Amino acid sequence: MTAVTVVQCCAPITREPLSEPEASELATLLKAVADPVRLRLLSMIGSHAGGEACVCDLTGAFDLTAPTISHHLKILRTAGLIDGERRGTWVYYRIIPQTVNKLGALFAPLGAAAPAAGGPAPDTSPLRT
Amino acid sequence: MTAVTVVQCCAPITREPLSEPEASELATLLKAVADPVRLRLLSMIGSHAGGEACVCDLTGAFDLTAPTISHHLKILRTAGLIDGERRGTWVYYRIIPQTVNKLGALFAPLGAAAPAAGGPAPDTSPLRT
DNA sequence: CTATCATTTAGACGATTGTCGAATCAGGAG
DNA sequence: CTCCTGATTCGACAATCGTCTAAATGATAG
Repeated sequence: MTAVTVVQCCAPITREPLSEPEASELATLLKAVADPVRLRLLSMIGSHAGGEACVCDLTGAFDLTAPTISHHLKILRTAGLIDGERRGTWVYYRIIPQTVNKLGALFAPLGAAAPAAGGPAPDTSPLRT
Repeated sequence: MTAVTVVQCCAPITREPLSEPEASELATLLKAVADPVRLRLLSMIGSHAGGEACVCDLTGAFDLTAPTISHHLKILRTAGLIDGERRGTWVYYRIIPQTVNKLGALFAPLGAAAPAAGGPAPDTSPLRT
């Protein structure tokens, strides 16, 4: 699972018209992040110390039941935005930056140097602890 | 003179946890683009010669009725992603780059310095159809 | 006035979504 | 082994969404 296909999928959206398949694929990815809970989950995981967060830390921040949180995490996982790993009793999630960068490239201004996705990337993980 | 004030709404999503209001506002914006039709509309408008596209050009690219296209355009307009202007018989839409840049900044890699919104754009479009 | 382009409104329909409760799975602790 | 806790899966529910048809409205050209 979590097939990280680093495709050159996304020129900026203002560069050329998207084909139907491209648009459908990107819409699926965007639907995954177009939710307040999932957006917060993503940012909580991505900004957590060590680059990963335990589910037990996430659930407390919401007024939602555990199954609901699991549901949102699964959607993020299926979209290829996060990846989970079980260590002992707890499950830890971490961001898959390639997928997030796809979105960044899609909405990047035309003049941007697009530092990610197959280009002459100067640095992929600026913060690694 | 492109004296543009950069809308500094969003630190990258991996920088710090989003607050609930921030997440809700961004989710609303993301929902507007999380649809294949609207994604294609946005890219068709943004990549069209002159920076704007007539509705009459857009409708032909879809197997949808005119009210449905109008509906999607309205959602994009309400989200602040596009702006429409009537000239004679036809209505022309153009992208509002500040809003698109918000999304670009949200998913930008941490090391990337967001370039000025619409800054290096030399266009001042020659208004062609 | 008539014709055309685009939007709006209203209602309707199936599909998708977000949430919950209950059941289930996966590992420690005793 | 049996319990307990963390996390997921399953089944159901109301709410929202995308699309259509049909009709009405506004704006403009001829």
